[in-house]
Amino acid sequence: MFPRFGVLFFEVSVLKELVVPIFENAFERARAAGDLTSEEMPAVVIETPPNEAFGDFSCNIAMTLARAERKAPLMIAEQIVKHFEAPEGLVKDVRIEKPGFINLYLDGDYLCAKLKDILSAPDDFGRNESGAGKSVYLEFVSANPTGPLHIGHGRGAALGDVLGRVLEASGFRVHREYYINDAGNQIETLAKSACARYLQDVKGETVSFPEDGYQGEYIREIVKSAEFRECVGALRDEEAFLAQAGGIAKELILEDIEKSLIEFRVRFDEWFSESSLFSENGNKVEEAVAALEANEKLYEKDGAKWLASSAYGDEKDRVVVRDDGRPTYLASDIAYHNLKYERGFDHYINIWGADHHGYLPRVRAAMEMLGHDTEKLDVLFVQFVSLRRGGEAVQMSTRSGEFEELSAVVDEVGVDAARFFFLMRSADTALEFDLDLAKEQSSENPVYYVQYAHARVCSLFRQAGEEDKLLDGLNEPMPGVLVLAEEHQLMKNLLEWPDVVRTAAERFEPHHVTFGLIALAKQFHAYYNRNRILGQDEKLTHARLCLAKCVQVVLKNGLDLLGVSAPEEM
RNA sequence: GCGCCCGUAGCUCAGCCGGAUAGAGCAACGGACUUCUAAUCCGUAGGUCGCAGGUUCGAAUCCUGCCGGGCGUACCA
Repeated sequence: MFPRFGVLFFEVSVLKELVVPIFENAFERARAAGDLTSEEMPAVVIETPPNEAFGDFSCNIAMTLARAERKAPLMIAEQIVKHFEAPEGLVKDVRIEKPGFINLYLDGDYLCAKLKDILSAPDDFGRNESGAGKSVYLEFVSANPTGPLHIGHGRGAALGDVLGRVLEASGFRVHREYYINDAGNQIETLAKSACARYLQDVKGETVSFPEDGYQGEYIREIVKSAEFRECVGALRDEEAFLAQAGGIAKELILEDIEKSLIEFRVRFDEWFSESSLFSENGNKVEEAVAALEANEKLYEKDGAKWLASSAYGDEKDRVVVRDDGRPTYLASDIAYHNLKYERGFDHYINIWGADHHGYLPRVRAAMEMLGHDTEKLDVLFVQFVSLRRGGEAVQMSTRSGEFEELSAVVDEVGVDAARFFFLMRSADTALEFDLDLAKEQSSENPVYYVQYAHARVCSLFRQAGEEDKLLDGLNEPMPGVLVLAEEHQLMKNLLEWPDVVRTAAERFEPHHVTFGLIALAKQFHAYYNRNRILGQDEKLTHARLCLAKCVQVVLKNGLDLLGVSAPEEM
């Protein structure tokens, strides 16, 4: 039906990308033939129709052209379709539908042959080149080293970690970093808190606890630890004591944080210390302040140095150096981001809790003042997490909340469920984390649902392996056998997997991977229940095993991206 | 007051860089295991997409204004 097309079609990993040039070329030809008069071609948008009856892909180009062409969309559609040429064997049918959609029906045998993309290099399937050659500096978690990670940090950790994996799968080079706020007030507060607990619990003295101190139980444990007592024991001088106590408490807490993260399968390339900004290779904070001063972006008022950020989109100006000469946290952050920019990455992504959103404009303002491209700086704000148990909200108090600790939740529901649940919502939505559901080993639990689909395929192959020849040549799907509508959909969705990964990377939205996996698992479970794979005639069983293999590959790769295990039996 | 996020089925949420009849899971109800794992599947029911305007051939999606919820609004981080 369609003659071989003259222009080379490259092997593209993303199915949709095969389709775009068909429309682009048809548009050009229609224009060359005088059927269309528009100067500029609108961006070709390919979507998946809401209904199978409308085909595999649809394009709205005829409707977007209607105004410029001053013609009815249906007529434009016809003129485009008239000049349609597609790669050999790809398209089975083209139909024009009501308002002006052009719908493509792909050839099942083409899809079947394309499964080779999956089978020939299974580990790489899903990878795409949308970020090839670009680099991302990804900073996440960065919880203050003043206490253990809580569940909100866990969400940020999962989000950042999976975003990193998704970006890497899309060709980006990713640098993962944890910024340690180990300078400033909070360490002093930590020191005072530890000091008070030490005197209370270890020395048995009656002292008052600092008003804004960290009340958590973990401080008591730190203070009792051998490391702490060794480090601090002999000191009499209060100042020296506080300095030592703060330092060792921070170290112990950081060790705990790192341990929790490793247990949670999250790793960093670099742990960047805020205090190193002041001491390594000169004082970077002073340098950044000086640079801003040189640009005349600072002024003095009430003895403090203020950043004139209100002229750069911030609500008001901000203090950078206090009246007593100590820099604020913002000063550190300016220096820190300035250093990031000096490393020359293409994108800088920070993941912050939603409660920090008001902080972004001032950082952005400072970067602009220093001449950096603020377009390259993206901050993802992750909304809060609340816990639910027995159908009721778990009350979380910062004072004595044991439940909200990440490690406690991970211990209770497991790493797989915790990670999966954190990624079942878009970052913008407050997450209600149902502990009972996460623990449940049933179909109601989406983690098990997806993992079970994988285990099912594995079981199928164990069964098939008992017959010698059955597993031979599974990298060569046979055409002409996978003719069911559900097989067509399954093949198409499998082949679209790289597009899911790409979307997640482009939008910085890892949850698309989670939803994609659930959808695929659902599709496979339904297919499996309706159709037998083993024991059919030789060709059919072979083809269906190929298909099952592809399902296995995509589920495995997707779960890998989420950092969730893909069990072979359950 | 101002700023950011959210408001979609009873509940939890997708869809939101405009498209076709608004989806899924759970809960409710009814079915499917001598057959590749029933941790599964099939079916039924369930909706003024917070409200009101505007832009458009076309709006859950974009704009404006309201209402409701969360968060923020430090010389804390």
